[in-house]
Amino acid sequence: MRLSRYFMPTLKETPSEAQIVSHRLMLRAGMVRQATAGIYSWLPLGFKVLKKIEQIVREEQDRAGAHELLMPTIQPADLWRESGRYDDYGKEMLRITDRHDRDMLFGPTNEELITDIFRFYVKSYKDVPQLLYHIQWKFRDEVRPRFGVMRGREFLMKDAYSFDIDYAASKHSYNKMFLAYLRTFERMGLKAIPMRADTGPIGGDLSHEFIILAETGESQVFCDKQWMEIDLAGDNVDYDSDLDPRVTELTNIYAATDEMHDPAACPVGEADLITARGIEVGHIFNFGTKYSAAMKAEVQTPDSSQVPVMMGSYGIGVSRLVGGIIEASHDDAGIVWPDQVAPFGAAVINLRQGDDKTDAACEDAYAKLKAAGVDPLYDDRNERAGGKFADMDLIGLPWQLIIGPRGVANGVVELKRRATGERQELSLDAALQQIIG
RNA sequence: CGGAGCGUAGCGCAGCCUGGUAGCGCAUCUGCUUUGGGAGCAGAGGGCCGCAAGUUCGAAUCUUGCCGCUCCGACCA
Repeated sequence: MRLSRYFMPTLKETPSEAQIVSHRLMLRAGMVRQATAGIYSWLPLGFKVLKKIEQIVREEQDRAGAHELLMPTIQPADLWRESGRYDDYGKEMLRITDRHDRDMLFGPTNEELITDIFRFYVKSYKDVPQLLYHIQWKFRDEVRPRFGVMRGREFLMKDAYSFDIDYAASKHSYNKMFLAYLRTFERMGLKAIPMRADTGPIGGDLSHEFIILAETGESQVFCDKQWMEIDLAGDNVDYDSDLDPRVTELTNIYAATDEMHDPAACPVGEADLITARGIEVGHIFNFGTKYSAAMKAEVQTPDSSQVPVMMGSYGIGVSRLVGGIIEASHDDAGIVWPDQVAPFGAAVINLRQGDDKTDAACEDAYAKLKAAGVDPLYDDRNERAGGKFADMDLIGLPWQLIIGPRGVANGVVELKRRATGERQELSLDAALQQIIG
């Protein structure tokens, strides 16, 4: 992409409404624009990151054997009356009336809809397990939306739902999601720690929150310092194998949210206990028959009896992750995107737009990066070097290929790694080699 | 939902106390000079001073109501 033709309205100054660093940087980098409290438009740069995160989530869900579908944002109230949540959900649910005076709502989550889909089609134990997910906008009319996309009212969430014949099978589905989540967050360059969590209004007895540690996190969390050293990268899961040993191994390392942490009963000594702030980026629940019983989602067993299916639900805050990743990865100059979610793979910075030789060298580099599939952003604006450096540091692409007349005369370019600030002067080919890896 | 604060140009702000026809920096546009870490000079455009009512000869400024946004706390992907 040529920056001169792109829509990337960066700001030099921070709008006053933004308090936390991710919100400030997202506004300054021109990633989002607030429409009203807790509701955002995603501008091209932000949208690209959102889509990258979404894609990683999708790939890992698919790998775990979940099937993607898409449910609507607007739902009929009747389904929620069946489950009993129409009244329970309270003011957080945005209620709408259509022209025929029918009660509708903007979905805050999708247990009811998915259960309705499941029960309509699935009647036999032979047709479970099922693991279905979608990535769709949700609306929760938060009392106090804040922190930009970290706590918006409208947000993009991946929510998966499992349907199993008995507890053992549903635990296996739970384990799949547990390990899939670790892989998912690891791929985004995040350390997300699964913590024992309260099941809250969704119900059930087995639940973990996946939390990334950040100073601006909303909740207090506690974990064994082992979590800091543990490497989850190597987890190449065979989802059809028995997952319990690995999950047990991990859940035995202490980690709990504030509500679940009892200092008196904590097995970890004070010296080994990390107390920190955390951001919840995922939450998984095994809640048994709460919805299937209420909504009669039953299957027939081999002995011809009818049993409600055991269910679980599994959420990842996709839009929240955009902010979460920035919270976890930034410096004074701006965002430092992990390679996997960066909106562009590399920047080409032309230090002297209009200088024939420099322009030619930049075009050459740009074409080669494009051909290599790097998806480069070429800063071909007629701006001064300082402004270009500042903007590129702000938007935090992993690599900056800096090309100016001085280097061109010597046959070298400068390659800067955003994360470390390390710079090298080398030939274009050598630089391309490093970027392409 | 309890407590607090703020609405003046795209962004950051001053002016308000003590009423007199709206200002600064950045950004934008034009021209010239510049060009390796947010340039200089000269000129220009851009405002129902959140909305409404009131007080007053006169309201950004005082009063009241409303709306919006933000922050702290209790609750949530």
